[in-house]
Amino acid sequence: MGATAEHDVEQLRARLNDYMARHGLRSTEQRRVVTEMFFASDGHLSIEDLLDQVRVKEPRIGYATVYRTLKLLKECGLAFERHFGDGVSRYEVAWSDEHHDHLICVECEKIIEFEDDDIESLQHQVAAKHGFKLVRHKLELYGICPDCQAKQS
Amino acid sequence: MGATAEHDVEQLRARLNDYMARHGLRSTEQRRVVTEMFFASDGHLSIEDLLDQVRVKEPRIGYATVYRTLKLLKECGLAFERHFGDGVSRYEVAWSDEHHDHLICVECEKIIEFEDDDIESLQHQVAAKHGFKLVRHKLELYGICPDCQAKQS
DNA sequence: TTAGGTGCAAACGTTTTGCAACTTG
DNA sequence: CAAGTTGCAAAACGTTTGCACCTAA
Repeated sequence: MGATAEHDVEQLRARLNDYMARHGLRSTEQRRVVTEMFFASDGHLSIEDLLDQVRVKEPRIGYATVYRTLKLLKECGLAFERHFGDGVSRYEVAWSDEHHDHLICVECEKIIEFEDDDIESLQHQVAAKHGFKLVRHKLELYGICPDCQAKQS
Repeated sequence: MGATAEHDVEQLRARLNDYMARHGLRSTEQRRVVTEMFFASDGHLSIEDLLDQVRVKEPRIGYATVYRTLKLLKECGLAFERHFGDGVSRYEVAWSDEHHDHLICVECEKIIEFEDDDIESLQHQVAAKHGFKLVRHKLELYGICPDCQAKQS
């Protein structure tokens, strides 16, 4: 699931620039490095993961900047924040054509992404039944992956 | 959705006592107050919510005790820990006959519980397709509730 | 009597913030 | 030049832990 090949990074840049222009925010070297690294990532990065990557290219970047940049990306809808059991926030790119969910192995922490249109449409039905206008959803399935099942028996 | 009426609190007490007996743990006044308050609650309580309630009856209880008691309840499967956007852990009673999910209003933070067997069975299908043995799941739908939609227009 | 529990306060790890120096437009 | 941004270190936040005292069994 390499993130770059199929997806339109250019569109993300455009959306970001648009948001920054409308809010009088500036395009700095640091922001560019952080966002580009993030857009090119495979998802589920913690702040530390991203900081490590970013510092290879630009060692002087502080972690407050990474926090602040990801907060910005969250605000303009280009990043999702996720919390899987441990105390760390993880981030992934909000590709506009993607609504995937997660299947997580409780033994080895492996994360698989999936998409299921039938589940999505049922979610909309449930929301509608309660009069809600659905904005987003979060679905996580926790289980034991084939590898770990094999190890157990 | 009052929690007490339909549910079997006695069964929870039994399960807890059994677990404590098997592990050589003791039934203290504090533990009893905290667990009873928790079992009688409506769910989605933070530690602070629960501490506030508990201190009405027993003002000398420290919050470490509440943390420790909820950790115990988690361990014996009587409480679920949940994380909705804010940084706080929330807990709810793990009634043995209940598998509900959450519909959350992004405006007013209202939380509605629902159950949908069709979604559940699709979840099992998805897990099976990837060879996973499903252990549990988490589904949260975020949207705008009828009240807040009315206020907006 | 003794293993386990409690309350306090200090420690912890993650995230946020105040501030002086620095960039961007 | 004004307003936004940065890096640092300190603060804040929710949570966990060490310890001396207490209590259930």
